[in-house]
This record gives sequence, structure tokens and C-alpha cells, in this order.
Amino acid sequence: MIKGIKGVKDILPEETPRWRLIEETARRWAVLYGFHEIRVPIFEVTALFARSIGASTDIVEKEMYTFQDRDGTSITLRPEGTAGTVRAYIEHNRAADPLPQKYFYTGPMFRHERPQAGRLRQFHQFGVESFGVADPRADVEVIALLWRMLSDLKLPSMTLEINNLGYAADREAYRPQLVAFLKQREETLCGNCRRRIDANPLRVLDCKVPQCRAATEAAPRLADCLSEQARAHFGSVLGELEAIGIPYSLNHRLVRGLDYYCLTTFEVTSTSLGAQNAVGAGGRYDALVETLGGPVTPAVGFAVGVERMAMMLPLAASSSESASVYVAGFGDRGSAAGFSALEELRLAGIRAVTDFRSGSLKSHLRQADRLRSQFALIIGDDEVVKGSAILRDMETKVQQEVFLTSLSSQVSSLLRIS
RNA sequence: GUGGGUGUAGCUCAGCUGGUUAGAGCGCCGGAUUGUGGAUCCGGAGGUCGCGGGUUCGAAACCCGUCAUCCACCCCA
Repeated sequence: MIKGIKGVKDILPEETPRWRLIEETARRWAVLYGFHEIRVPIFEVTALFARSIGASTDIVEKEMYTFQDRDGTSITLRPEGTAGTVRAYIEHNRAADPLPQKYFYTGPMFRHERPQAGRLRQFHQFGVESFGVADPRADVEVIALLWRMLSDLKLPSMTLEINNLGYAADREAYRPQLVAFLKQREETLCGNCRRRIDANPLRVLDCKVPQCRAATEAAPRLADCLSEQARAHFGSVLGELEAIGIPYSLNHRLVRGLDYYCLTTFEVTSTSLGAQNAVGAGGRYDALVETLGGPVTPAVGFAVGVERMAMMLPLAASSSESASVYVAGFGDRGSAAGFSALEELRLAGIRAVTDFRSGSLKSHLRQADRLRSQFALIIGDDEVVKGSAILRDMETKVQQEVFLTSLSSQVSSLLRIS
């Protein structure tokens, strides 16, 4: 048997209503906040991701699905959505358009990781990117959208954590202080963190190993090295969040795994998720557009994991999609008439189904019951002779005769009454 | 990449310290007087016991390997 690829899941019909609820809710809120949908390719030239996400990040180092195109160019399945959106923004010279440049996207992302609860190799994100506005209220707008969206879905036990990463120059000033501090306690750190001291010291602060946490408790804080502008920016973000009633908690250890973030970074987690507890995350990335060859453009955005949101939504929340009419045609003439009636109802916009395998009225009604149809349209040979059919209300068992010549109009009016 | 758990019917699982034709519940199909569903009763279909070796008179069970899957580390959405 040919099976699906490891870490790549089918989303079966039982689950798709839940997915649609998530996607429709996200879309509705994004539009409400003035964002417009963009659809970018799921694969790009490898260099795009390497340059934007950061060469020394885990994603680029070991998690990308990279392969050679037929002409030898290196192609990568997108591991996240920001890089492609920024590429499109630059390529189509969207900066020349004076309208607010606010985009949202949704679709599959790919990372070669070991599958786990809430972690897949093909997973889905919904994300937004807001280009061109350095004002802290742009950060708040994006965070508010994220928070309102998740609240609307009534996801349980969510917390918003936020931190200030400052500008690149701030981090350059801070880095030697942190490295010096970490080198002193190198012995107490986990192997991973020892390697990080040189590669990406900020990440040590985000390590979950208890010894590392304890060792970095007294570490110098980035917050103390921040420039006046960085502090001011973050201060207004927090102020505006309070003004519009969005609860947050400061987390000075919060360091995102992608290199392009600066100033505001945030993450929404839930305790009801398991080990992979991040529902969504994002931040400001003022240098990325320029890094990728575009004009200097401040930007801020976030992405949420659709699977992780789905995990927290009850399966029962899915709306029923049962048909209104089950057509029970039986006998030689009856089943022929039933097949015509089925098509006629559908052309009239009535959701109608049948089961071609069923030959007896009994098995038809059993199917109608199982499919939770509102009505059964019974057509046997006797009815065909009379030029009529019987419309049975499956719940009240009330039956009514309808004429085959005016079938769809009669059925629609009866459907409207019930 | 590193650990640990689990692989028996479509689904959830049982199968005692190795013993004959591998089971249950749910689901599915059919029947219980002639053309009326759900409940009940009866019957039926459906399984290379993940795969490959080995031990044994005999393996679903024990051993080795392998694959898959789940959870955790790591990392992140």
C-alpha cells in the first residue's frame, strides 16, 4: 500500500468544517482590519529563505525541503510565509503604491522535523504582513487582530507574551556583555547552549532546560542596553495595548527563532496544547525588505498555526452538511424516475442525495436516516403511474403527495415551511 | 538527529505464564409476512496478527532486525 509521507496529514471530511471555521474567522477579522489576501507560491529559490530567515537558524540549517530543479537551480518548499510575501512586495514594486500595504495569506508550509503532537512536516499557517508603517500602532494593530481572532474562536487558556528586541545596533551592543556573562558559566549550560554562545547567544535565554534558566537568571538584560528610540517604541506599543484592552505579559526571554525580527516580538501560547504550545507568533522586521533588495520599509506581521488552533476546537463544533432531501426511488420505473427527480432537485438548488446501491424502500429509508436528511422523497412504481411522489418528513413522519410535473417548486415551498 | 511507548477486522481494543478452526464491542450488509428509517433480535461479509529472520514439536505471544505510528527532547506555527 502506498502511504502518505511522514508528518504529512490528510484532512478528512470530518475535520474540514472545523478548518473552514478557522479560516473563515481569520479571513473575516483580517478584512475587518484592512488586510488584503495575497497568494504566493509554495516554493521559491532557496536563497530567498536562507537570506531572510537567517543562515544559522534551525530552519535553514536542517529543516528545509530543498531540491534541484531540472536546470540545476536550488528550490525550497516554503518553511514560512513572510519571505515569499516580501519577495512579491519587492518584485511588483508595491512600495510605489501609496495605499496601505497590508496583506494576509494562508496555506501549507514545510519543515523537515520529527513529527510530534502539534508539529508536522506539512502544516498550515495563516499570517499577516503590514508594510511601510513604523508607527508603534501598526504593531498594536497586528497584535490586536491576532488576539481578537483567537478570542473569537474561543480558544482556551491563551496568553500573549511580548518582548522588545531593540534595533540591530542595540543587540550588537548587548551581545558582548551577554557572551561574557555566558562564558563565565559555560560549565552549567546544556551542550546546545554552549554551542549557542558563539552562534546565537540570545537563544540561550529562551532555553527551556532548567539549569540554563537558572544560570541565566542574573544575566544582563537586553532591556538595559536599548536605545532611547527602541524604548520609546516599545513603551507606546504597551501603552496602546492597554488602551484597547489587550492583556499581555512581558517576557524578556522571548527570542524568536527567525533572525529578521527587531523591536516588538510576541507569541501567543496555550497551556492546553502539549509541548508545542505556541499558537501564533510574530514581530517587527524593519530591515528585511531592504535585506532582500527592496527599499527601506518598516514592517510587522504574525503567523498562526491552523493545526494548533484546530486541536483546541471541539470536533463537534462542526456544522452539519446533511442534505435536505433523500430520494428513495425503487422498482424499475421508480428508480428511473428517482434519478430524474434527483437531478431536478439539484438544478433547483436543493441539496439532494440518494444511494444507488439501495433497491428496497427499507434500505433507502435507512440510508436517509443515517445521512440525517430532513425529507425522503419516495418514488415507487405505483407513484410513477400516478405521476406523483411522497415527501416524507423524517422527523415527524408526516407524508405529503407531490406531483412529478411540479416537483422542485413544491418541494422548495415545503422546505421553506419546515 | 536522540530517547520512550505502541503496531491483531473499517474503528476501539481483548487474547492468561507459547498449545489446535484468532475473538468482542461499535460500524457495515441482509433478514424478522407482501412498499416505510432509528430500538430489539437473528444471520452474514471482513484479518498476510506491521514486515523479515530466529528459537520451538508448535509463535499473535519469546529473541534479533526492520518499518510505521504516537509522545517527549530539540525546535517552532
